[in-house]
Amino acid sequence: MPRLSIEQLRRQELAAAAYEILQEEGIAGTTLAKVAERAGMSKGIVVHYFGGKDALLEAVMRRANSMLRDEVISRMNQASTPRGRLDAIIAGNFSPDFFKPEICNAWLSLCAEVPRNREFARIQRAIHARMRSNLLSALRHLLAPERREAAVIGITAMIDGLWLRFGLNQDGLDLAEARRQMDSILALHLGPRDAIPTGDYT
Amino acid sequence: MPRLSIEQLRRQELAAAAYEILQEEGIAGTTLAKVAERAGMSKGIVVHYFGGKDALLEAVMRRANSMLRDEVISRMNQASTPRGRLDAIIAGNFSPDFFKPEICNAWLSLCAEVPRNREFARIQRAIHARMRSNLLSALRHLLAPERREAAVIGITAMIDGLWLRFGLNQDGLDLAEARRQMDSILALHLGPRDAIPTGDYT
DNA sequence: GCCGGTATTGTCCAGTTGGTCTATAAATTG
DNA sequence: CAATTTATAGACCAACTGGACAATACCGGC
Repeated sequence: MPRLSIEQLRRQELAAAAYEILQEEGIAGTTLAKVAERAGMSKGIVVHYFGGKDALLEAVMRRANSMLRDEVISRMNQASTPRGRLDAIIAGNFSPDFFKPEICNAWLSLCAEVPRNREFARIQRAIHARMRSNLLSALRHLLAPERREAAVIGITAMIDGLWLRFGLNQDGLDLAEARRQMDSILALHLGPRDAIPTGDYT
Repeated sequence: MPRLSIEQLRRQELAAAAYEILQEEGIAGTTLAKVAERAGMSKGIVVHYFGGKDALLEAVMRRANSMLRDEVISRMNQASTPRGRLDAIIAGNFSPDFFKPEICNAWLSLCAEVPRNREFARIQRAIHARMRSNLLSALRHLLAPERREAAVIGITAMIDGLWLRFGLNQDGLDLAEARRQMDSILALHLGPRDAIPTGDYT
């Protein structure tokens, strides 16, 4: 299995390098040459393994997503209650490793291209679908059915908004304030944190 | 004043054309040639009046902002109560003329470049400062001082999040749902719409 | 130690872009 | 109406980009 192994290794190295450059230079600045140089390889190898810039950036998007996904999953696995799983989703999205201006901005750059890149749109849809499904599964036991949809939209929109603002990286928004805002939104939809669920919405 | 008049006219026409192209093609796709063609002029004229692509895009950003600002201001002027002014700010930001996928996405494109463009950052800061000041002035009579800051951040983050999601233009989010979400956020910070303000926070 | 294929490189190319420059048309002015 | 300035066009260029390609290094099997 040397072929597969080295191919996957190179792909990961290149995607990682591209992810770094993306955070520093944006999509337009993420050039094959820069990525290759950052990875310590030649430009030709990028084309050889990815076939083109588009596929490279898609790999970056998938990579960034999968890192965040793993963070969330690992936290969800440690949770035992529905509320714990809900908190795990939030905590994952505001982990200090991911809620960073450069990363938020990289996401912004990718999102901005979604309407003009079919594959980006597909990936973005998948990301959103997973977030939605995670939230719904946690909310199933916490909220009456007719309230879940609005809660999911509100929570995701607030996450997105805080990420966007943090990606601009210019005002006083910090991690602690973001978490407080998320607490508020959760309280809005679920009631105060210490409230006892009113029913068993299985 | 012929000199100034024609110069300002051309600038506006070119900025308008660039704004259109930006919505369709994103920042990288907004090329001097395309903008000139859309405006029915030659490429040289763009450089002549703006000096370069950067200044052109800055004009676009200012233009987009000023259109939205005028919408908000006009609505605020029709309001007589603090709550009315607050609602006017929200309504302006979710007016059907502005809360459109292409426009939301254009903003996304511009925001994504903020960390790498000092002038973009300046403009963005000004936009945010105005939003903040508008909200604070409306909230002054509705909320105790220590609660205003969190309310402003929450409201702006929710607006940004809904714009972001709408800019992706792929899921079921629509204008009505966005407005409902904003109502929820306002209720969270201010209490139910029909509640009587508890005090006079002048 | 040779050999077949894979991994990797560096070069080359054609297209595009932002921006400069020159020529000309229009308009303003004296 | 001449002269000077302004508006506009269009050709031109240098830089850069993504991608194609051929040449070469590497490596395991025989």
